[in-house]
Amino acid sequence: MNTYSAPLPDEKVQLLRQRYQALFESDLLDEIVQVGTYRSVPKDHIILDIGDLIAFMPLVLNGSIKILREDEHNHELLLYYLEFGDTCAMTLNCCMRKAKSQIRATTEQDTELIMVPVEKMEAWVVTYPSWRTYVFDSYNIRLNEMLEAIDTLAFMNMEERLLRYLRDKALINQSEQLQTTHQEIANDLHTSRVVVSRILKKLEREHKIQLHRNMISIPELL
Amino acid sequence: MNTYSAPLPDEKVQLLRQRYQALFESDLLDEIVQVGTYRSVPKDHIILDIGDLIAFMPLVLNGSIKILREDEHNHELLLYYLEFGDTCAMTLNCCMRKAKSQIRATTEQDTELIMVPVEKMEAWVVTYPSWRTYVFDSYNIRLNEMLEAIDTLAFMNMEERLLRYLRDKALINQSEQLQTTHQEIANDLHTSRVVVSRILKKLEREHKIQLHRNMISIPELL
DNA sequence: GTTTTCCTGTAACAATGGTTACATCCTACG
DNA sequence: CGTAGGATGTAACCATTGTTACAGGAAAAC
Repeated sequence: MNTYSAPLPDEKVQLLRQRYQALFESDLLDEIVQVGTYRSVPKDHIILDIGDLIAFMPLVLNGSIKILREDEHNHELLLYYLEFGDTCAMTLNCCMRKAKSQIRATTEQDTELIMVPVEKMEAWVVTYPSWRTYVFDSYNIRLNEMLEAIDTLAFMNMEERLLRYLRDKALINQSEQLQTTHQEIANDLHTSRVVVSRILKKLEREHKIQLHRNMISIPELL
Repeated sequence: MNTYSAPLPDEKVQLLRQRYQALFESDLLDEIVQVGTYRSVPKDHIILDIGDLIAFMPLVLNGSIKILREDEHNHELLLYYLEFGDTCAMTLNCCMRKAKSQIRATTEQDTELIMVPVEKMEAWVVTYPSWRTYVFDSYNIRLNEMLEAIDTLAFMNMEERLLRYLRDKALINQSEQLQTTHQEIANDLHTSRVVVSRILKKLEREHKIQLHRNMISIPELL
């Protein structure tokens, strides 16, 4: 699977209609089909990087996306995930004011997107009540997720943050077997590999998780 | 000065028009005058608490407001300030879905507000382009401020956080003499008084600030 | 004026998390 | 099979932040 972008092929139109008919009125779906393009991105690729100008807002069809923040020394921090039904409020952000992206978006899994040109966004807010609701809901959900990220950083210690991370990752990947390394976890949590290994080992001794090479199993946590 | 709420008195209509005529078209200002109520809140009062249901969104005329998050053990964390021209995106949040407030809002200074019933918000987004711009800009500014709060927590140490806090507080109060105690600072930064005193003393030894009882002077920082 | 309360300074110590260093082990690839 | 590179385990140590305790001083209350 390679990164791929094109006008909407018929089978993806079907997929869009099927997944979004509950959210959007059919006139709006028709418009999205008219102006949207299809994009397919394999796991672990960057969709949007810090500093990029944004011309499209994404609607997620399949897969999931990690939204990351980065400091001046290229250390990352996971903010939240996007999945089916979500769009990126930070994208909304940039669209409206032609600003640059403040965040990085990478694929957590193979992911299919519909890209909508940003000019449509504001127009549709006036025209389509369902789009208005969707945009406002997206902002609200994202604000709440940012609040959760802040709670996590301000009020929780590393063990609690790690447990929450494992749970979230299991939910987004719909599996209690997490394919990842200690180093990747350390990057997402903005800490060091040694710290992650130390805490993971403690959790294993407490029978909360099982550790394997490139995989962590968390049956007890869900 | 006591907390006070009433239909818009004439002189406050003048104030509203003067302060917001650059942002809103005059038809919209007329509507705000029709449906808005005036509220005056003295320094250090709670305007909105966690769990409150929200019926109004505030437009700030004068003064400034602190937005705080709280953990399960009543420890606070300052998220950002609101001042003239701002409204509360977390309020927008709650309005739209009749949810409860996730944050606490307290006055940093004596503050005057116009309260707009939340039902108007969505209607005006369709009717008034200037309101639409204002609402989206508010969301975007708030999202960026949440991002900054996250950066601060994830990437900065306590000394840097404290310096930034002092600067922000001086700017919002338009004074390099900050009327506050070490304990209040500790509450806003979610740390302990001893830690704040220790770092403040260090900054004073480095001639970056001067310490007094109930007051900190920061001429060098602005 | 005296008492009480609040604010600040500081020492000593604990706890958490970050760093360095190194050993071991697994797997991919010649 | 043998080696190289990546992943993990662990010890020892350091730095930062949080906690407890207490003393002295200023302001407010009486």
